[in-house]
Amino acid sequence: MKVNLRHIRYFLALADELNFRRASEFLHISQPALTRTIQDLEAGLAVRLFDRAQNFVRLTDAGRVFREGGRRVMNGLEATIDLTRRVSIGEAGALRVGYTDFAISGELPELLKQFHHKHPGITVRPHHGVTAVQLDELKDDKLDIGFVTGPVRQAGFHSRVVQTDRPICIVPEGHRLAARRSVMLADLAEEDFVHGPADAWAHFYDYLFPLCRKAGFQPNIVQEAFNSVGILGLVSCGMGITILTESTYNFATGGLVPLAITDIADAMVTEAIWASENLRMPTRHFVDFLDERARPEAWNPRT
Amino acid sequence: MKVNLRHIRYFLALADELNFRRASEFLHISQPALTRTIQDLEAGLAVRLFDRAQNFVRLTDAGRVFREGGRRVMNGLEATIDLTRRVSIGEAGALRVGYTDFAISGELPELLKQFHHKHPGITVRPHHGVTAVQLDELKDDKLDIGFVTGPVRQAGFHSRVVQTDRPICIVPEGHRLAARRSVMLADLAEEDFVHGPADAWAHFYDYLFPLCRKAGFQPNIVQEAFNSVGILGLVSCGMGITILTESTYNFATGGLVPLAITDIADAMVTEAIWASENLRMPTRHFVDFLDERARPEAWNPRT
DNA sequence: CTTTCATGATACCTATTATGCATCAAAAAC
DNA sequence: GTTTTTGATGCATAATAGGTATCATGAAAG
Repeated sequence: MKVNLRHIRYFLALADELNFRRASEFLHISQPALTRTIQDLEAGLAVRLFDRAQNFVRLTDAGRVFREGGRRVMNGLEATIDLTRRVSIGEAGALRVGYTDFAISGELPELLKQFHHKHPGITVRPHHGVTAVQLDELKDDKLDIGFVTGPVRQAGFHSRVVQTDRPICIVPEGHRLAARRSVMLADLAEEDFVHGPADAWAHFYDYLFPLCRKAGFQPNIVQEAFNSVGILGLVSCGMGITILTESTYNFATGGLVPLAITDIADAMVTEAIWASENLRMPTRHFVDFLDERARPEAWNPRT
Repeated sequence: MKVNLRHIRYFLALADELNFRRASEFLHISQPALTRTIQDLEAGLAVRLFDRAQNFVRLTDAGRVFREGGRRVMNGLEATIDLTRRVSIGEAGALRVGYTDFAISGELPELLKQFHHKHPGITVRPHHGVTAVQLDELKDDKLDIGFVTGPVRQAGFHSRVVQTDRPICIVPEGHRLAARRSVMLADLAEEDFVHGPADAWAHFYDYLFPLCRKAGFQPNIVQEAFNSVGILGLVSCGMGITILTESTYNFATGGLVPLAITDIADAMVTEAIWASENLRMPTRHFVDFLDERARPEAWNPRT
């Protein structure tokens, strides 16, 4: 005879009550059914679990050990079922997120923070990788969501733009260009520039500096600040001008004037991308999260 | 529908094989039975555990979680059943052993060491206590075996003598008394004594010193050694004589002469004692162990 | 392109197992 | 003594698990 969860459930009830009738009522079965189940269990284990008489029922030493173990088994199973259910509806699980340098220095940290707040049961596992590598990993189901520099127009992927980084020029109020709405790159050739942190912003400057060279100049860096807020601060007190991205300008306070740069056509786009088929639940939740997040705030329209 | 160990067993087999027919063969059931059991399980959990097609079967994310949990449950149950069985036959468990100061400074440590060697699964839990307290604890089933100073002649207890401590006088070879077989206490009134460690041997000296007083003297302590071997060493190099117990004399090397003391009638007896009814398995094993130990070595006859 | 083979699912019947009811024997309560 | 309460047992029934035959589908072989 094989031991069953039924045996354990009944045993635990009896071990708590130490009375067949009361335990059987608790279990909503008849007393004889309980008696025989306990007999079956004891026979199956070849172990006497209860000392019983008409007068009293009490656990043997072995019974006490089995009670502890039985409780652990039942609790473990309950926890397992619960976790399994949560994973199946995507309330728990892991989301493997790839990111480029550019993504991680942009919106991604905040995005992941918000996602974690909405789905605290989902563990985000970040993996660094350049765009091409991430696409391969997505195809091989080694990654759920990639944050890559786009736009990617490749079959088998869906994506949402999460960050469009159009460069703008920022000058202090009172600057000679401050009255204009827009400039061309060549207009900035003689200006002093405030520079962002070279390492974290490498992607941006790799993109920007060739454009400047094409416009015929090399930016004259006079100050370097630790982050975008620092850059904007230096600009606002007249140390120079800067070229940053739209999204970075969101952090700006007063005293600054943004100018479009008319001869830079392409924005730098960072998009969340995923393989179209067999979406895992955490991935679905992430996509839904992105869409919900986009809608009310008019953040970025869908691709 | 309720989840059963059967469901888990079948699930784990299928999770290993990822093929219904092979898994069903492994389980010695038909393939349709397995199919339906998995369906029942998935319905019971309201969770899809396998992605399946005619072509392949593979675990879902939730299935992977359930596999881990299911394995834990099965292993836990197996371990529990095993431990329960071992406890029921007394191969595992705990033995609550009481001891007096006198017992612990005598044979008890060696005895427990040998018992542990014979029954490594039984954990010995030592509790210090004087004889009267131990007897109460035995009655209240707070203790399995007591090591008490006997003889106890009380209904409801069984016992075995494990240690008879008859005091003997030990003198160095060449001493004025060395030619004799026995002495009386009064013969030792003028001797220099080597003394044992006062704390550990308190029981012994509480017993001996009144006898000396009755014989008309107070022993003249000239040296104190750390343990019995030390005492015997000091005696053998002529520092004095000593009164020890027979069992302690077993440690003696050469150069020493033991003398019976004719006017001390009562030996100090230490006995293992237990309540006669409802012996727990570890207690039985300990009693058997004592009896086996007594027989071949003619150590101490039964009470 | 058709045939064959292997897969998992379904229908239907049987064997096994669990349960309830009625009842028993023993001890405690009255 | 009688009644009540305890756990155990016998027997019939209901629920569950299992087996056989068969289907539908897709892949491989011809």
